[in-house]
Amino acid sequence: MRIGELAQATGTKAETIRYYEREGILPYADRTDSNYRDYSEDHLATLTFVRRARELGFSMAQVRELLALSDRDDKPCQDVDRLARSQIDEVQRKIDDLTAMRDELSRMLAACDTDEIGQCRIVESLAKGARS
Amino acid sequence: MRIGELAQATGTKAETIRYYEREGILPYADRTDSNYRDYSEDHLATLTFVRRARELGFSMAQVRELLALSDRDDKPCQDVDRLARSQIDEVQRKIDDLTAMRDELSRMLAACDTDEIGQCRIVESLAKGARS
DNA sequence: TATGCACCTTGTAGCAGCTACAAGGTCAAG
DNA sequence: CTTGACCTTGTAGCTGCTACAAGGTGCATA
Repeated sequence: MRIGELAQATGTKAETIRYYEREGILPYADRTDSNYRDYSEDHLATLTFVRRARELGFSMAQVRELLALSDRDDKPCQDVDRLARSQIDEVQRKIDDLTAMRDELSRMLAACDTDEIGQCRIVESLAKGARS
Repeated sequence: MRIGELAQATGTKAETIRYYEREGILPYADRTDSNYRDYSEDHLATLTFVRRARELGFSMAQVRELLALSDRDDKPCQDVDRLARSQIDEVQRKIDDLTAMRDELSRMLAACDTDEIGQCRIVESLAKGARS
């Protein structure tokens, strides 16, 4: 699979893919005889993961950590446990926030359908509860 | 409420708050006699919302749109409906991705607890299904 | 009264994470 | 043999902050 195909399949610019390779986010791709990058299904999966994780607000550093959980042949269970445990809380918080947001958006849609005036409380939906 | 308090309450740098004001993300704050910005509970709610939305991977432009849903005294129901509808799909996709991620992280934790070797499939958990 | 800290302004510059474009070259299909 | 996708290196721009500097005001406290 060449860079253009991979770019298309993941909705990523070819230049971004090369950037990820430089940054070590994507493993170095083997080159063909004609020096083209040659991507596998694993590359596709990893890049898809990276893009989605980024869309979900994870930093590059966090993405690196999450990817590190993946090739842990060497790492002891303890480390995996610690890493996973620290991520899971953040993920759950994101889910909760998004759920509140979705519910509020749905409520507004429903109000619109029935021609109710209904105030928009989307700000309030996420504004509650300071978080350290 | 002064900028320092607001910063503390939301975990935002004072300079970022001034930046948001310049950018029109936060409404202009009234100044006290001594020219200090004076923030209300509404500012607090809006800033909290903005910060969380940003953490959830929404761009500044999207945050502006979401905020626009909030003060819609003028806007017709049709517009609100269209805006809300387009956002809700994206929010749901994010929830689904995060849920898959959380479940996979949980699975790994459980495997660790029982000392199973268990491969990490976190990449696979988000990699499935290309999305336009 | 003086020190110190939080705040004000304007301006500049840096970092993260891309994105774009330029220059110069290779490769492969029509 | 041209066209277009790819390769390299390099530079520069955009977004969304974050930092620091210079010069000033407000205000509580020693």
